[in-house]
Amino acid sequence: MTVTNNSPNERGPRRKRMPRAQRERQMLDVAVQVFAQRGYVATSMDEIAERVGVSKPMLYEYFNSKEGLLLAAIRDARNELRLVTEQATVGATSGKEALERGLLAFFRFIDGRKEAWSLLRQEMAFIGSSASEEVEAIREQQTALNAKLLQAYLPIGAQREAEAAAEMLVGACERIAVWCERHDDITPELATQYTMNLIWDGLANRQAAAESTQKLPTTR
Amino acid sequence: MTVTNNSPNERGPRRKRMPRAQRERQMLDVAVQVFAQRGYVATSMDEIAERVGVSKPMLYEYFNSKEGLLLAAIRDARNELRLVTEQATVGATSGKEALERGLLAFFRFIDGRKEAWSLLRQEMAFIGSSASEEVEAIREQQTALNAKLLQAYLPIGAQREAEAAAEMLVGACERIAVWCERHDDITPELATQYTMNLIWDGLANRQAAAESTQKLPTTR
DNA sequence: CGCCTACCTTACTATGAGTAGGTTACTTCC
DNA sequence: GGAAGTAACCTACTCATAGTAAGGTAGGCG
Repeated sequence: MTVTNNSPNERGPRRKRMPRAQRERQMLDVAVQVFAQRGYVATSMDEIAERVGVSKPMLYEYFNSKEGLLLAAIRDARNELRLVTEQATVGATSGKEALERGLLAFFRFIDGRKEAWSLLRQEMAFIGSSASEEVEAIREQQTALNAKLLQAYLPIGAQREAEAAAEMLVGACERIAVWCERHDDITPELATQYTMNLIWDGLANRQAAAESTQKLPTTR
Repeated sequence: MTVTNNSPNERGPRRKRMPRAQRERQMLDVAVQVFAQRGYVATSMDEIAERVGVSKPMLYEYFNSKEGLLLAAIRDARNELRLVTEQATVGATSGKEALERGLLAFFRFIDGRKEAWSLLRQEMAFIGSSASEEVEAIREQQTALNAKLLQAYLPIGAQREAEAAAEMLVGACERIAVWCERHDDITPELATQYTMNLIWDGLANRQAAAESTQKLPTTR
């Protein structure tokens, strides 16, 4: 199936050599696929090596361990996600709009890049390992961004609370994203709306505002 | 250290036999400890067996697989958590109070039963496995409960949104709980307050409540 | 050309999940 | 008491896979 990279049907094990960076990219791409599909535990390094068209020690040469490979893949995917959401917020004319756009970008990413998302969910595999701090550090880039945005809406000096709110926001999004997978009638737009309803308006005000609001169904 | 269960210092490998239910309990207790401490991946069935004071095939006899054991342990811990939070809400005189009490109970659980909490976080180990649906089913018991509570605060017939809100609530709590671990100055009470501030009041109103410094109010 | 370096391999070890098949203690019923 | 049955338990394996040691090969550069 996967025509790795060799001279296609020619006999002989004539692997093409390639520069480190390129190989690394290749390995990461395959790793994302396999980890996402099978899950961390059920994934074998042998399989990844084979699909890349290279031998196992190469993987270890480049990533040190199975965890290292997963970590690199996660870092990669998270960077991409962060970039996408960050980009989405530029040009917003209000904090609310920035939040809304960020959320929409997030849910669209989830919806469109199922593979990357599935990979990101595997970060819990690191619990109890030395790399778990590293994972949290990667996450923090995202939450720090959000905290800055949210800070404007909290009492001055409520640094801590802004951080907490950012964490909650991220947690809420991740959880609802999982939930969306089981309800395919929920579009990114709808997910965004639900999230805004809760996070922005708050439960106390939802009931009051209940009668009048009913916007953007935007089905596909 | 762990004086497993045998005749304490007596010589000989004279293991005491015990009824299935009792052994099972024992195994689960040890499993919780070890999984929580080492993480799923780094935990070996051999170690658990040894700490229980029993041979490996017994574990498989009772739980079928490593995943099965983790699943049973998680189910156990989640039941306990659900019980605790559920109990906390009885006697509340308003939905708001119920929510508040539930949150506090949750954060106290997290704070007091670190082991169980660490275990619960491992559920992502199931991604890509056949048991992942089972895990979601267990979670659903919790969210269904919350959805019912939240429904009162949403437009009539907004079933879906109530579910979504419940998921978000749970996600937010779980994430902030992780965050709390890295900030030990955050008490359960404070965590509860932060959560209520965001979920109940909503960002829009937090801003109003605090003399905002930043730009545009964006109200309707 | 011949050597050097970076890419790559074959062929191992070690560990840990899961199992086959037998053994021992406790209960039951005569 | 003792035979018979059963539930708890064990030893001793197989097999997959994470990780490693030690060496081979392409291609650039003096």
